[in-house]
Amino acid sequence: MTFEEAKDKFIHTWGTLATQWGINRSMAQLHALLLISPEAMATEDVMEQLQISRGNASMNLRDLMDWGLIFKVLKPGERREFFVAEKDIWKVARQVAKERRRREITPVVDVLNELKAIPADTPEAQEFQRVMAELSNVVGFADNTLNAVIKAEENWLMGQFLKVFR
Amino acid sequence: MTFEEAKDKFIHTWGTLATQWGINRSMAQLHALLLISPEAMATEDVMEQLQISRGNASMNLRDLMDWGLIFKVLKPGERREFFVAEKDIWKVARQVAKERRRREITPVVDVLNELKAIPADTPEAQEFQRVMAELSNVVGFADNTLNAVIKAEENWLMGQFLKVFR
DNA sequence: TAATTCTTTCAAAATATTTTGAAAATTTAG
DNA sequence: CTAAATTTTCAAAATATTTTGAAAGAATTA
Repeated sequence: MTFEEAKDKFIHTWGTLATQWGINRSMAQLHALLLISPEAMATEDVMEQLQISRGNASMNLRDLMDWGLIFKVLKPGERREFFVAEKDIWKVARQVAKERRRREITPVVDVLNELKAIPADTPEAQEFQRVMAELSNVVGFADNTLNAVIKAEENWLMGQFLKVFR
Repeated sequence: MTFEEAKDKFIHTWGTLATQWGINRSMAQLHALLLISPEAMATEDVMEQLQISRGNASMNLRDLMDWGLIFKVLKPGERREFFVAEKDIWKVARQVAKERRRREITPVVDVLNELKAIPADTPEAQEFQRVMAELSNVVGFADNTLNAVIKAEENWLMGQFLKVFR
């Protein structure tokens, strides 16, 4: 496999994968492209490489910035804006974990807490309460796991954890 | 909030949430409904409660069975098929982790291994290799974490892990 | 076996999401 | 300030996904 083929395959794979995760293809492909690019890229560049429209590029580049996965950089003497990806993949993982926690876990926790509080006066309501309580535990676990990733500035403990389950 | 309201809110919330995860609303709502139902339900029942078509119910019930999240049960003297959800939520989490691992992680690992092998003869190719290698690590971590959930028949070690990061 | 009940399938319709592209807005240079 | 370059916005178009419903298929009963 040549380098160009590998590059295409990576970008394509990343894009396909992302859709399973509720992230759109363009955004994932933009991220993949910038991730493996040693140079900052201008909007025109990414438009051409991925064959997407200006509007699409603009919107998704902004979303990637909101996620903290890419940054604008200015080149001296250049008027256009360039973009680089965060290259430390652990930082990327941390960033994604943080965002998903904020967007997905926190709201669920709030709803579950609200729902746990209803009176358990029928068998149905009791079952409901039981499920809500158990779900809280599971969600709590997910939350802790994400936090572990987020907080793991040092890899030591993570390493230990991994060893145990290897 | 009355029990009926709570029930609706739960089913609705679960459905909304699921779409962010690439699971369709009907499937999530069916799961939510069966999860909190103390009784096995027939197709007609879920169709009526969720206001969905027979075809939709049939397909998504099957998908839920494929995921190992619900089961068919036969009631004596009844000709129709009834459905119950797996009620042990940790088992549910385990099952979901297992499926996601199979469907999402394994294919990525394969592609990354393939891509790691290309020759690093240019700066671009070197950067590419570096990213592939780091991604392998992150994916490996995700894989291990999922495995930890899957294998944790006992909660002890999990508890230890959580304590450390609390 | 035939009739009845229930389940599955799948093409078409409905819905939701993503992408485009041109106009508007913004920024920079002269 | 004006003009040119660049970026953003957003309604419409394209695409993808989900849902429907009726027909076909299976299973059960008489």
